[in-house]
Amino acid sequence: MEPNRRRILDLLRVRDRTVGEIAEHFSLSQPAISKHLRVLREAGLVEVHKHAQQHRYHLRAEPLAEVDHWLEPYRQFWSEKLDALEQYLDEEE
Amino acid sequence: MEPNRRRILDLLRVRDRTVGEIAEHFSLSQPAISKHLRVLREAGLVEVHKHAQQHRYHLRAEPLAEVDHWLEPYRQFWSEKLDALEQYLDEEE
DNA sequence: ATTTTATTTTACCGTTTGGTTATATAACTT
DNA sequence: AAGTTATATAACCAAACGGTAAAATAAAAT
Repeated sequence: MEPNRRRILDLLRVRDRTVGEIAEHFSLSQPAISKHLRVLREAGLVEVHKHAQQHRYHLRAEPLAEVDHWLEPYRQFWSEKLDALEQYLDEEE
Repeated sequence: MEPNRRRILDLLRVRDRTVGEIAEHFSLSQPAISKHLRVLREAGLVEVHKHAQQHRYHLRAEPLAEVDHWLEPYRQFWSEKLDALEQYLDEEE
């Protein structure tokens, strides 16, 4: 995923935020942030609640579960390496 | 990640494969596969071992651990939902 | 030596991406 | 009503992307 978008999600993980609050954390223009938020919205990763002019964005992490599931069978690959290391260290002593 | 690339990794998870073997599973041209393999190679996700003309590709899943770690703090978001569902179901009986 | 097989690289092309500035929209403030 | 504030959309652009077909490379087979 695009790194700026990942950072936006990281911010929303802490708490809901308005567009302006998000934009403060970047050196991008506000419209650039709005564009990223649109992409995230269309991916179902955030939702908006409008209070007057302020649009407050909220994290909806569920779609990430898909990535998590894809990753699932790969996890053994790096845990195998760790196991091998552990075993090696055990044999060392 | 690009879906074809994800599929290539899925194939390599099962066993090492040559370029031709991989290409069989796609309706893309063989050079297209080579290009994807190059991207994966540069990302450290695969490595090649050359036996004569055959280039055999091998999965190196470690860089995926980075994604896995990024995902880590998000997991609670969907497990929270599951917990809420469980609780609801418990109260039902 | 020539041809065949396996793969990569190059040159090209249309589409998508991530950014910008300028403009539009909408609600609050004065 | 006029101005300000918050956000979104439009128009534009260069770079990256994902594909192709054609050419280059390299080893094996004949």
